[in-house]
Amino acid sequence: MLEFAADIEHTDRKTLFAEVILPLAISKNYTYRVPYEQNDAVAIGKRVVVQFGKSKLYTAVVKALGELAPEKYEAKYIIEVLDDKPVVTAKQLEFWEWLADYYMCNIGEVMNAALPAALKLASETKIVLNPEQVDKDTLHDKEFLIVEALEIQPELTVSDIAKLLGQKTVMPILKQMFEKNIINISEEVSERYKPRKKTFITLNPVYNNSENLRELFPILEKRAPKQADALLAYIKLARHQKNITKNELIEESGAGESSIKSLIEKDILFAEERNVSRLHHEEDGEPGNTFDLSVPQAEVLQSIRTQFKEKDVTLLHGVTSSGKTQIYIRLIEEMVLNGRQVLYLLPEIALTTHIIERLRMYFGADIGVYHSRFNDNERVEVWQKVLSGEYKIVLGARSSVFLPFNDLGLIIVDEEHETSYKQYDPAPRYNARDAAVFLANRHAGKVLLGSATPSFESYYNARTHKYGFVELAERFGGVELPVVEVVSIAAETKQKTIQSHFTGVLMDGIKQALENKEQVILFQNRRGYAPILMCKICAYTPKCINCDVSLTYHKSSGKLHCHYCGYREDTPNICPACGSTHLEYKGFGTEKIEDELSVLLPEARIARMDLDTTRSRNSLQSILNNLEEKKIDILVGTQMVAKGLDFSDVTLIGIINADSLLKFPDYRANERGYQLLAQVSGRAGRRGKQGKVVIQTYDIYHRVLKQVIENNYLDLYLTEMEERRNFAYPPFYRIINLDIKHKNPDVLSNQATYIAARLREHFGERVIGPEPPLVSRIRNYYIQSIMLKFEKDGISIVKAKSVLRDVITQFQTTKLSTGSIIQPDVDPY
DNA sequence: AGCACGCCGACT
DNA sequence: GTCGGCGTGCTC
Repeated sequence: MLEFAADIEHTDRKTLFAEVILPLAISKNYTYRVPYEQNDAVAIGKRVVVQFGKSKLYTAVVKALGELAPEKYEAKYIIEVLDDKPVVTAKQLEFWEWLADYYMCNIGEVMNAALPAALKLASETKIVLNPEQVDKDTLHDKEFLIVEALEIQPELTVSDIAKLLGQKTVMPILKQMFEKNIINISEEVSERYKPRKKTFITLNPVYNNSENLRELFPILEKRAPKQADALLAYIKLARHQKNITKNELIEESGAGESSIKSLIEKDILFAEERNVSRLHHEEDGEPGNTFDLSVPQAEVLQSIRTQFKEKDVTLLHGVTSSGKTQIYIRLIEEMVLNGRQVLYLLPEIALTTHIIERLRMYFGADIGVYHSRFNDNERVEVWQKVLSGEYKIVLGARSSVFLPFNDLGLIIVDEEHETSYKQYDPAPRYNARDAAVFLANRHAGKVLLGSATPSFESYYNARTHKYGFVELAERFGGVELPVVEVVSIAAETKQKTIQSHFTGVLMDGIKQALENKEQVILFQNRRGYAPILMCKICAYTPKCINCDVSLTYHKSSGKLHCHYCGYREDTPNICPACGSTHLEYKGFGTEKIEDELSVLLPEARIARMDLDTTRSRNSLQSILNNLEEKKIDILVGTQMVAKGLDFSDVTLIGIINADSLLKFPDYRANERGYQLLAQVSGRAGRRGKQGKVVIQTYDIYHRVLKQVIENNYLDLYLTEMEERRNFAYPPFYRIINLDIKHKNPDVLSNQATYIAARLREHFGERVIGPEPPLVSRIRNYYIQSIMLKFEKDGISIVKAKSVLRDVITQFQTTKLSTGSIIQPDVDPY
């Protein structure tokens, strides 16, 4: 009735309808009606609270506004407009749409990945006890349990109750209890972002007159000496700093909170609560530190500028330690002077305090940092500062492509080949590098891709002149490239010069380095102690109950770990299959290398760097600090040592077994193997001391090893390209991967075959799979892959995607489809 | 993603 | 008989 009345009163006013994006994996957008009084408040890009479904409330983003009422249904009202100003820009909405289309997911999923969680409040169903006392005797067992739990903890969620009762469907019970007035069910939304507040203290301006102050002191000293102390402390602090917080004052004066409170009550001091930033800010930092580029660097910089005149994307191929960062800094400087924004993308692991400090030295507080170790509130603050234009420069990982830039002049993608730019599991399965190319284009900005070992896609694009190309072949400051030596494990085993996993050559190198007080890095591409535990009698090996992969023994925990899902179990003493006690560890990981090395070299200070030792927030940083401060002689690590060290001063690098690096089960094995070897090797050497790399292998004549020794990336590229052309792989071919998931392997197999058959109707031989050996089990789901290949000049990827979309839609409405999830994944083109 | 509804097998 | 699991469809 009220609504009706409102209608009549405002007939002269427009009725607005808003199309909104909901943060859910649903394929449509929904339209809500704007209450009249909010007509001026709604705008595209603002967040609104809407009810979706029976009771849930969600934060949605307004995508479009219109006056046309939907014909087929009655639109619900928008409950609330959350923002004064849009938090999402028009350019971002365009970007979201492109991502959803390109990576074949829903725009809601993109929104989910893009917005920091604190901006996406959703209601939670809270179960609370009805205040009226209930007669417990009338309750069923389950109802009794719930009531008891609520007496201890007044608020429970639906999933809490499901856990409590040990059953999956609890809604019917809760509904019944609600009808019997035992409980209340409420939907609560709360803003999750809370500004951080601090109390600042200022002196009543009356006392800025020193005479007044002088009069005040004797009175205070006599009656309240503590307060006099506090006041003195304030005056002392005020000499050096503008803003004084209450806590600082308490600390400085040694007076308690009560004395300060009294001073405030006497109007001698004023207290004021202000919002403060959680983000790092240097108090009056000294930006603008200068440096000079070397001649080759300056030439490269000039050449990048020239390329940018014609090309939107330029690839910088620069060997490790060639000083790419300094070139980036110059380019960033120029862009900021033009008043435009810059995004500097780095793989997560490379975002250490070292690189952040280095950039802050040049750019002061204008630089924002955005990565996954930030909590939600910190992310929202970065988001807002990018939106307001306060941050001209953002240094961030993959997800920072989602920040609300206004005018992005340049995106730098450092270590462009890194696979961590690609998000795999939840949709959108995007590659930040490729997304950056689109994003920059929309802002009429440029992209600089930088790498010592570019991905073949980018290299191909550069060689075919789609991208600009600049090379920097010299290391900065006259540092020589390291000497690489390949050592045969087989030969040394025969000669018995090998000790556990260390060849004589490597061992001599290590001892020499220790004698010279130099540091060593040993690289082993596997964490844990041993990847396989096997019964010598019956060959039984413990496997993960979820994933069907062999469990890795970890000595530090004494347990068997699954490296896919994190499942752990106790290490058996006797074989669970045959009861024998002859269990054997097969293979070796970083833990074992560290262990054996400490026996062979008891006096050396050995540390380990892998996922297990860097899990907590600061442990990576502390390992890096110890390395820099020379508290570590030998660092044993996984890929991380190749990627996380930006400044090391190490003279010897040992690769324990190169074979495992060159035998990835996919067509990019050689590319990845080379990249990793080159990256690890690149850490060796410093000014005035040539580094050395020892590669241990069974396969000393492997083509890639030769290419690594000769530092000949072009040769690797050309030979690999030839193979890819023959086997129809990218970049000559485009690929869409389709993963099908199901709990039941037989159903999965049927469905995969069915889908492949449907796809073959359209694409014939271009459809590969489902490949039976590819059935893998992760987190209780079986997965099977189907690959779609397209000749570069054959069917366009747009057509391919539209057909795929059809097949998927059809498949999802077919009876066959029970429970399966389809994940299309588009190769980077 | 939730949530409701309906069907079907495994128990009091 | 009914409880709870699972599949299916819908949400502006």
